[in-house]
Amino acid sequence: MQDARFERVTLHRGDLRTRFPRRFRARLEGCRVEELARRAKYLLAHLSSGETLLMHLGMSGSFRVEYDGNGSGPASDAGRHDHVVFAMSSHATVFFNDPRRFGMMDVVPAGKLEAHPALSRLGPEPLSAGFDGAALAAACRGKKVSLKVALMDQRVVAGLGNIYVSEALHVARLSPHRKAATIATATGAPRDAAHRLAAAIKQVLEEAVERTTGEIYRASRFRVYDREGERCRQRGCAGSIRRQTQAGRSTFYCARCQR
DNA sequence: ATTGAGACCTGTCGGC
DNA sequence: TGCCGACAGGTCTCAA
Repeated sequence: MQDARFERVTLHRGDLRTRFPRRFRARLEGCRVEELARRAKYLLAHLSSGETLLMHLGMSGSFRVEYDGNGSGPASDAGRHDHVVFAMSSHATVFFNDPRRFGMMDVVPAGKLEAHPALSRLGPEPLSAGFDGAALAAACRGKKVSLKVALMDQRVVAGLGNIYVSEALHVARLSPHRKAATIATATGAPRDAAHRLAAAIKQVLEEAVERTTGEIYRASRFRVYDREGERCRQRGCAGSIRRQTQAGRSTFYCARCQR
């Protein structure tokens, strides 16, 4: 998609989680994609017009790219749940498929990106240098919610979802039920737990990126996620993985090694 | 302001 | 096989 132009944009329905912005097609067609980027769970395509195409996959969204050798049309017809089709000047056709329609797309004018409601309140990027135990402790200071719920809050740290919150808490050996505020001291200084947790978040995300970009794809082997009843994999721990609901979402953890 | 509950959608899976 | 409820990796809104 990068460096190619949008030649033809086709919408197969008018809404995902939100409605498409007005003049969606017109604002994309003819524009070149200058750069692809990401912020939290949002994908950004910076356009030659100065606007930015903002996209979110929701829970069930995906892109599929098909190539067409002679440029005479889309590689195939849009299938079920292919809500948006981008025909690119590179002869690639990009299909946005989203059965559940929890995804979203918007086009944001130049200079308005940081102020966009989806982005304006996001916390730090977990893989950035600015995110560390001190930053995490500061964000959790005074929070009465559990650590699990705090890490799901995109204002605390941006881009963690239900799976990697459970994974990170397991690596850090911290209970998901523990109050978020307990990883900071009364003065706000980080405790050891805050450093461990920040490092664990970076570790599980880096591993996840490696798994998905690398050639070696093993059937998803999470430490705790979706492993209810199975053995804990922490070295020397004889516990088994439990599942509990927190704020309406499943949390997986080992009650033995996570405190 | 913070927090928990419910809503938004459709698909899949396990149990009967 | 068919039906039904539970559940799914996210975010928003609303009420307490």
